[in-house]
Order: sequence, then C-alpha cells, then structure tokens
Amino acid sequence: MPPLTRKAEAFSALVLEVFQLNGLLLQAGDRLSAPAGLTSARWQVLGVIDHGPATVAAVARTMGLARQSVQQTADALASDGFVEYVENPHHQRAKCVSLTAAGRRALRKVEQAQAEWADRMAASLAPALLASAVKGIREARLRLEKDLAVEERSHEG
Amino acid sequence: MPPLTRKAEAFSALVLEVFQLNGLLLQAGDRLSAPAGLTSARWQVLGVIDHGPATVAAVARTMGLARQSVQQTADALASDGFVEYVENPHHQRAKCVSLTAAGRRALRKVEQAQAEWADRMAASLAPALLASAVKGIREARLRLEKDLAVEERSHEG
DNA sequence: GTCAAGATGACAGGAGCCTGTCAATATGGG
DNA sequence: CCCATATTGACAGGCTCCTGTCATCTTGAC
Repeated sequence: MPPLTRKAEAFSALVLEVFQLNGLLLQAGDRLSAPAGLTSARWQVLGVIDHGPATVAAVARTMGLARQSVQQTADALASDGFVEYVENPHHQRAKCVSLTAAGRRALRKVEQAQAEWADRMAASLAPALLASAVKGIREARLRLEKDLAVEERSHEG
Repeated sequence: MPPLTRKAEAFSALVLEVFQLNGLLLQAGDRLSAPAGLTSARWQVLGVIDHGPATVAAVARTMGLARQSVQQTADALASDGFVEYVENPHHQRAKCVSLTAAGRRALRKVEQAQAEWADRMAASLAPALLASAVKGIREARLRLEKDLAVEERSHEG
C-alpha cells in the first residue's frame, strides 16, 4: 500500500464501509423480496411503474440505469407474469410496461416487509448519528460527482 | 409507497445515498485502474497477492467473495499476463497466484493514481463530517449484520 | 495405514449490470 | 412534405458476482 495522508486514510475507510454496507443492503433487499417471488432489481422496476405504466427507456432514466439493463429485467418480469406490455398511444414501437394484478400483489407484499424492516433498522440507530451519516455520505457523493464530471469533460473533444 | 415513520424515512434516505455513492465509487475505481489495463475487480485481486502469492481460495476468503468469482478474475488476469500460477509446495492441486513483473507495474501505477485521488477527495471534505459519516455507516452495517444473521439462523434447521 | 470429511479447482449456468450495433419509429427544421 | 437526428427495442457479447456439481487432493480420526 502506498503511504496515504491521514485524511486520505479516513476517506478510504469510508469507501470500505460503503462497499460493505452496500453488499449487505443488497442481501437484505433480496431477502425482503424473495417471499414475493422477486429480487431487488425486479422489485425496483415494479416500484417505478406503480404510479403508472411507462416505457422501458423511461424506467431506465428514472432508475439511473442503462436502457438494456431494465429491458432484461422487464422481459423477465413479463415472462413471470408480474408485468405486461400494453399499447402506447404515443409511440407505435415503444410499448408501456404495466403492472398485472399479480405484480401489484407482489409489490404490496414487498413494500409491507420493507416498511417493517426499515422501522426495525431505524429504531435501533440514534437519529443524530443517522442524520450525520446521511449528510456525510451526501457530501462525499456530491464531491465525487463533481470529480467524475471533470474527468468526463477532459476526455471529450 | 407505504407510510413510513420519520425514522424509517431517514434510514431509507441513508440506503439511497449508499446505493448512489457505491455506484460512483465503482465508476471511479474503474477509471483509476483503466489506464493500467485493469478494472476494479482485477486491481483488488492484485492488491491481495502483492504481499505474497496465495491460492485462489485464500484470496477469495480475504476479499469476502465466493471462490469461483475470484477464480474467474484470476484466470482472466493470468491470460492477460498480470499474474501466473506457480507451484505450491504445500498443495499439489492448488497452485498459487503470483504477480508477474507486468502485474506489479500495473498495480503500482493504479496505487499511485488511487493515492492522489483519495487525497483529492479527502482534502475537500470536512474531517469531522467524514468521521461521523464513517461512524454512522459502521453502526448501520453492524446493525444490519446482526439482523441478517438472525434471519439466517431462523432459516436453518 | 485407512478411510471419511473437508478443501480446492474445473466446469456449467444464472442474475444483473454494462457496451455496441442495428432497424424501426418519432420529431423537428427546412 | 422530406430528410437528418434522436429515441427506442432487439440482439449480441462482456464483466463481476453468485450457485451447484464433480473429481482430485489433503487432513485428521481411528
């Protein structure tokens, strides 16, 4: 390991913690959604179209993912009967992804479990600590977004 | 969305921030390692065997990943000439993954870039905020680990 | 020394994300 | 109306993680 400054060490510690927590959160999400026959990724998609049918591309933009990633998930959901493609009056080719009754049932079930889980987690964490963690992570995220954007620009024209 | 308590809302905010930051960190890692011909995952493996050759299974345990995940990465690194499999005096079948000269060069290059990046990031974040963020995330992680372990036990015999 | 149990790598297959390419469709300037 | 451009879904393929199965090798109890 190269010698890091003390501040850089602290930042690296944050990175490690975020990686670990992220992994655990994904695990928890899969565990919450499994009883409903879903996974984290599929549940997220159902959540997006809960307020109304949308095209795959629109869902992808909402989730901040690549179009084709959502396409794959949506096709899987369709073949499992959780969603269906319905005609889009505004576009001949781009059909809308719509919840089926089974999809809505599954979504409600996961949301119920998720609410209980979030309550359980939050109840055992000091509110002040939670708030400062969110604040710190947000700062780091904003800083990182700026950094990545700068490099982006320097790689263009 | 189901009605969440205020504390649950705060926890959910933390989850969202962690997901976003994690994604950006992966992106940054790939960007740091790309100039050396590596990716985040491959760089991590090189880092583990930097202090000495090790078997695939040992690297996997160190990284907290499944054995076969590391196997795939190690095979890819070997076919790209960054590592080589060397005889293991303690085990006939399990060879050790060892850095080649090219692998060591690439690793040093990434570590240099990573150190500069960590300095840059850390320099623009208030130390107190960074510290409290790490503390809060760690608390959440520990809480979540406990929760997942409980469910684990309840799913066994 | 023998044999069961555990560890290990090879192989197969899947999930979820990504990229790139292509043809079909919308959209908007002229 | 026409055509360049952008958007969209289909298709192909890659990366990183996972799981499960199998034969081989090691280890430890007896």
